[in-house]
Amino acid sequence: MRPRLPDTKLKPAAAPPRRPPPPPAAARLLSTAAPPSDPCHLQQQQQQQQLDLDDHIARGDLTRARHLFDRMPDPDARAYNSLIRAYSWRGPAHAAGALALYAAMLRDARCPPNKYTFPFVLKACSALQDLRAGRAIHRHAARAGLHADLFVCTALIDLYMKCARFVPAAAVFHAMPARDAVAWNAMLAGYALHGMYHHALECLLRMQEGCASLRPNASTLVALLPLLAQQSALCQGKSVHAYSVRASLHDKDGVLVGTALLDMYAKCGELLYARRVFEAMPIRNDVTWSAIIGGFVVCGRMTEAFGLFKDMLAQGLGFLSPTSVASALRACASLADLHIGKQLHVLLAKSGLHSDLTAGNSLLSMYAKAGLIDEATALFDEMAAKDTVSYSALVSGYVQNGMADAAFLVFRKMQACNVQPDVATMVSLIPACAHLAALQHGKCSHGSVIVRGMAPETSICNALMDMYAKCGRIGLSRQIFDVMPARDIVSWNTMIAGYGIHGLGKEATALFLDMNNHACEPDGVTFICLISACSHSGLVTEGKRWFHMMAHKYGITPRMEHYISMVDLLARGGFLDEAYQFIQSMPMKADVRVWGALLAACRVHKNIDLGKQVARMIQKLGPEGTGNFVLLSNMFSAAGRFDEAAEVRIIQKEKGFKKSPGCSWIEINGSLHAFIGGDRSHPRSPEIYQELDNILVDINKLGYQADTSFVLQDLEEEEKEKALLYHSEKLAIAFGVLTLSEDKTIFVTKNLRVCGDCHTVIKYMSLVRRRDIIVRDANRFHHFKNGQCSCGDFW
DNA sequence: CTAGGGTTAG
Repeated sequence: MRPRLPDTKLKPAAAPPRRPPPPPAAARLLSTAAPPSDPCHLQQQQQQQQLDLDDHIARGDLTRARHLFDRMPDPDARAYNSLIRAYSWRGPAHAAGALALYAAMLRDARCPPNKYTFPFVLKACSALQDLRAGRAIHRHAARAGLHADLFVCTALIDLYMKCARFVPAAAVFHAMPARDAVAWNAMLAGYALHGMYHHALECLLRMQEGCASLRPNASTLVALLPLLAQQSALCQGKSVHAYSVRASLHDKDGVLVGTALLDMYAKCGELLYARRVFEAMPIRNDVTWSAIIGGFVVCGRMTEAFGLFKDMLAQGLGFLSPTSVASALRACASLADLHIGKQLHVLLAKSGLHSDLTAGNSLLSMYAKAGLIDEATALFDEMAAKDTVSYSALVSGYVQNGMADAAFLVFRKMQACNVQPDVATMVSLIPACAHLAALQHGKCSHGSVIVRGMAPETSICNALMDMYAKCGRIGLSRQIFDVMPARDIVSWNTMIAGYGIHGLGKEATALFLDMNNHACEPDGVTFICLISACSHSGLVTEGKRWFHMMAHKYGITPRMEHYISMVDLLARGGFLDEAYQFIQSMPMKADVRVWGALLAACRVHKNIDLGKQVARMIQKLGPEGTGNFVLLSNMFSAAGRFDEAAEVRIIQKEKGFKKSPGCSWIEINGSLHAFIGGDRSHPRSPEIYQELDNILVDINKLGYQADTSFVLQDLEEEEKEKALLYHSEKLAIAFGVLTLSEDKTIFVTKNLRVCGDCHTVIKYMSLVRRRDIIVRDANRFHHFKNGQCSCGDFW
């Protein structure tokens, strides 16, 4: 019986033309003078062809090699093996060719595969992660009496390991009559590939035990070091370094070991050592440069990373690779340095690397993070090849730029194009649901994540917790938090922040204390979440206490963001002067955002005098961003200085800052209904406005009076009341009152902060219409019930 | 040996 042909995932290449291969007459005439029937001559010719074949392969010219091979009248096993070997080393694209050639070899009864064939076809299977083909080849090898061959077994271990079949790999390994360092390395590298630190370490120790003790070689270290880097196992990394020096391993494979070492140091945060290893390397390649540049970027040392990138370019373009550009682009993205980013774009185009997928994805992400979402979209459309990463980058780009609805469209397009979403895609998409407070979409995404088996992933759980919290289901957030298999610092921070926006300061504090019991160290973000949770609950004294604890007990130096939270805490709590004093005492110059927090509170507490002072500060610093223009203009309006208010708005317009219109939306049966102030585009507008008018009549009876200080424009008093009455949040709530049955909570989301008048009106609405109303604004949750709001006066 | 997309804060 003929052996079964191995399966290949890719379409096998056509088998080379076999006997009788009528050699083209012209070719024969050119290549030979003697008659072809001379056996001696044939042998010579074959030898020459084999030499030529090896020569092409040595020069890496596989096309020529294949061409020559196809013309060989009578290829022997050696010729097959040479080409199979060459294919098997060239990555997945050529691995399919190797398997096809092997299949042809099986059909060619005159030269059966031998012990030089099997290891290389197995290597090709490993590149393709084709277990079925691998098992078939294993059977062929066993039939050829090679089941215990060192090379066959090692290749088989490599294949099983790559496919995460640890038990069969170990079985082959233990059945081997003898094991050399390469076999041990295959086991160790397999464990390292899957991040199995303890298994890999045990391999390392065991190989050095017993009478057949083997010393780790350069390959061992090169497999081991990335694992140590991932674990931030600096001490072990250092001993590996020492060992490599003692064993003179740095001489033979200086580039590989050196690069792995410097990468390990960089990932452990030891840039000084990384740099020293780098400087000491006599030979560097493109990977070395990528590793050192990437190391500085990962540690946040962007300027030095750019410096290294320039050093690299100073040596010519020989070391330039998509990888190093990707790291540099990441630095641009995090610094929002569009200038350098564009230069890198040009550099990529000039060096012909712009069609590289990695480089394209980095560019796309850089533009999206810089806020140039149109550029990013254009780039995406132009990309010849797109993968999961490209789609995910665009999804998160839209979310980051506040276009959550567009993110869903990209996601749908991705599915239509049969590109499979992975963990990162879903982690990008779920915040879109959170942003829209689209609970139905969120639940759908949750379901999809469960179906795809991603539900236990920490980052997925974190995103889901945040989504449920922002959709008003803090209980569901806590459920996920309680059952998730592993929690990281983001999980704790997300949960604390979730309690914060719900005004549950006590719960946030309790969770923070619990964190210490779980041996989880709080970070800078934890305290921002905690202090803002206190701020939303009016726990001013506690917030102040945490701020001091942060520096003195936890050794975290306050950043600008912490000062913003503190000013918000003090000012929102009514301690405006103390907040002002606090800003004065800051060790650094206060940011516009710090003053903005104070200004917002001045507005809430209607402290015009201080507000004017703060407004002057903000004007001096330059308002930077729409929010402060709006606050500034509001301040002047509230003080009755409408000319100045108008002036601010004109400057805002001139500078190109668009105020995003106040927009509120409500999800009914999975569809979102959005409203802007005075909006009459909704089909049920007449009913909605009628309902609002009715409500106004009812609440006026209860003593409500419009607080027209929240109207920005210079209007007649009655007009002002109208402008207030039709604020977007009121429209959305009225629509909710009309469409939802009385037992349902009305959940409305607003992109800006709820104004003071709306806050009062909604309290009354909850009373006269006997409804539970939740409004999520840009800041927090407001739960209105029986004429009260959960936030009391702290909104 | 390196590298692209992702979750928390105001």
